Amino acid sequence: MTYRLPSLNTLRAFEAAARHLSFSQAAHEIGVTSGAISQQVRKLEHSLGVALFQRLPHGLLLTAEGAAYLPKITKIFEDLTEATEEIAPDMNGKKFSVGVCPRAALFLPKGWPFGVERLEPYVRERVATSDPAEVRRGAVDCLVRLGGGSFAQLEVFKIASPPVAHGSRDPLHFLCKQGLANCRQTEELISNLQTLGAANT
Amino acid sequence: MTYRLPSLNTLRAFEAAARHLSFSQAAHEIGVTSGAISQQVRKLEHSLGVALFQRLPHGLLLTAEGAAYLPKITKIFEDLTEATEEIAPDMNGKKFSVGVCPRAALFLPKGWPFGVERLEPYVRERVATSDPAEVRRGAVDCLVRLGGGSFAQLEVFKIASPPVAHGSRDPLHFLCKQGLANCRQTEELISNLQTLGAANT
DNA sequence: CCTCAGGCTGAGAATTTCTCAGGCTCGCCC
DNA sequence: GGGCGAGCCTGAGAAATTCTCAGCCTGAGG
Repeated sequence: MTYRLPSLNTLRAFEAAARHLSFSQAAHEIGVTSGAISQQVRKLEHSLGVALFQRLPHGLLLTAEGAAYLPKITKIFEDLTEATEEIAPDMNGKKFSVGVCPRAALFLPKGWPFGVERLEPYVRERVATSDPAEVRRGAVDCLVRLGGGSFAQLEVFKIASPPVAHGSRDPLHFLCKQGLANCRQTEELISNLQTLGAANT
Repeated sequence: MTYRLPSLNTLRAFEAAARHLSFSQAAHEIGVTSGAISQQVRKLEHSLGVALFQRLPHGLLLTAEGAAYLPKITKIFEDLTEATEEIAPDMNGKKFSVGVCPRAALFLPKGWPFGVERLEPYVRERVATSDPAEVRRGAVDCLVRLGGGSFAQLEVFKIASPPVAHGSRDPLHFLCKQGLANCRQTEELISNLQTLGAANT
């Protein structure tokens, strides 16, 4: 049972690119540059020995092989998502619902995380709340609030260089369920918060 | 359609480990060390927020989640293999059929590639042939022969430091279909040949 | 009590992947 | 026809991930 598979990460690049028929949109969805997508797709094509896209000066076309491959790969990702959700409910959903405590909102750009281009692909909605229980219940995937501490079942990240200037006593914190701590989504949100914090000093 | 998936490569480690109920056997199948498998599985478990294995001092047990996950992941890999084979016939099969030209065999360990532990997981059979057309036809996946050159549709690797001592005029070469050039199987075979060549001088 | 199998870990090496900057082509618009 | 802009490409170097290696720990079996 030794599988001979293409590199799995290249498939993700292919799937997104084929769905959008655009490397740059795929890059936006996945959160990398279009150069990265370009390289991944090229690598996949080379390892399969088959061209998947026809490159036009202004966009892409799927080749016959690419068109045949896409729905199957999409299906596989859906199956995988489903199988994963069954055993790891913390991984549910595809975009985050982000809770923002109103007091914390004062220190964030208006509407955050909406309006931050890099974050948009990961965000479904923004909810006003400061209650960690909402995260536990799954009402939101993560939460930005003033003040940290330790919460059962939750992962807590303190935001470095928080905006303490405006008279707030507690630094910004980011909470999420443990299973979400390693997602790209989480990482993007946290790193954006760090950046904002640093810029705010 | 932003999927939230576990890192795909960690799934491969999990799938093999769960099938064998052993990190070291999984490592052998995939061609890495058991430490690598251990790290990958740990990473997967952490990102899912769920334990997949129960570590016993002398082996592994699947947890309920792991047991539920395994057949689905296995199925996904099978689907992927199948989908890939349809559009990229060069990727067919799971183990290689290796052609060895009898003259080249003189410079290789008896029975090669059998007997070389690192290669075994990748090899289905060994066939005596020196005809590149056999590779094109798919009768064998790759071919070791004396003498290189350029062959349509085939990728040719010259083996460095070939054993020229024994009165042969042509250095060893390794041929395979283009789609196979990047597989781990191919790379293992080539790198082993290189090693042999180097040792032989 | 000794040895062996098998999993674990941390450090550092090796490899892969990503970003960045600059290039090219084509379609569009004035 | 000249100037833009969108979109893909590439190479070099940076960043991140993954792998190996060496040594540890535990429990089974002789």
